Amino acid sequence: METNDALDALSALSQETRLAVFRLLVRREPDGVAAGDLAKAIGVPANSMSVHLGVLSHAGLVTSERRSRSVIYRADLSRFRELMLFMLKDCCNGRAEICAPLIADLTPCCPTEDVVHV
Amino acid sequence: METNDALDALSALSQETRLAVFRLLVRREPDGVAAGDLAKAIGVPANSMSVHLGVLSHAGLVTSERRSRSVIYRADLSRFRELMLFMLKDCCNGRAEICAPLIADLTPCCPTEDVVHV
DNA sequence: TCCATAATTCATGAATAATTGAATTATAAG
DNA sequence: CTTATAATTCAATTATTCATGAATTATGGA
Repeated sequence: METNDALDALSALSQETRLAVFRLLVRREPDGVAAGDLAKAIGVPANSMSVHLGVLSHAGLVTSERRSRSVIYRADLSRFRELMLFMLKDCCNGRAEICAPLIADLTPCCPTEDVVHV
Repeated sequence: METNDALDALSALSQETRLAVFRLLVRREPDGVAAGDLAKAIGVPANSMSVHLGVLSHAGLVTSERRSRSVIYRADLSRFRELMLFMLKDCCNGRAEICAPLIADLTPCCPTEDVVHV
């Protein structure tokens, strides 16, 4: 991920409505949510929601797919992971004071097959 | 970390100059960098830099300390870690598709004492 | 075809953020 | 005390973003 991509993604997520939308979509993976349902759930007009979804989409954080009259939006988890890695990359180049505690905090909730506590 | 704190932090980091400043400060931990040196390094006027540093400071991402005529700025790594955890928290509540690959990507560069590969 | 639903685009105004010259504050040296 | 350096604050302008009523596009059913 390039710096400009990260800036676009951070900018997209730094707005109240869009952060709420993205967090909702993460929770609704992998089904996704229709644009109109998002507007109702968050409580904003449909046209406003459409603009916000366009910003998230342009930043690569969500994907969309037309399904009959609705357009289903989904969080792009791999893109989100790329953003997190971009943000953490600097600190990992040579020092562990951020990443080590972060891993320690994350590991209990997401056990993986190749990592184990001793 | 509350949603509003996360929004402030994301908003602070979603601007080109401020993201560059923060990344530089992360690399310069724990020494920190004087405000004037940051302005020169990034290539913006001192008063502009001062405003940007104020935004980062208000978001809790940097701390400052006067040292003679200079003011030394430092990245607040624990605050940054809180932001990363906030962003990752939703996905970890019940699913691992983001966190597990993220941990897998981070662990090789930041080995910790209580986690080991098997 | 005609109508209803879902979503987006357009146009406008309001609010917010960014930039920068000038002035101000804080510190240290002569 | 005066001067120089470092940083911030102020003020004014410019640029960007946000919100929303109205219009437009796309789809499916009667």
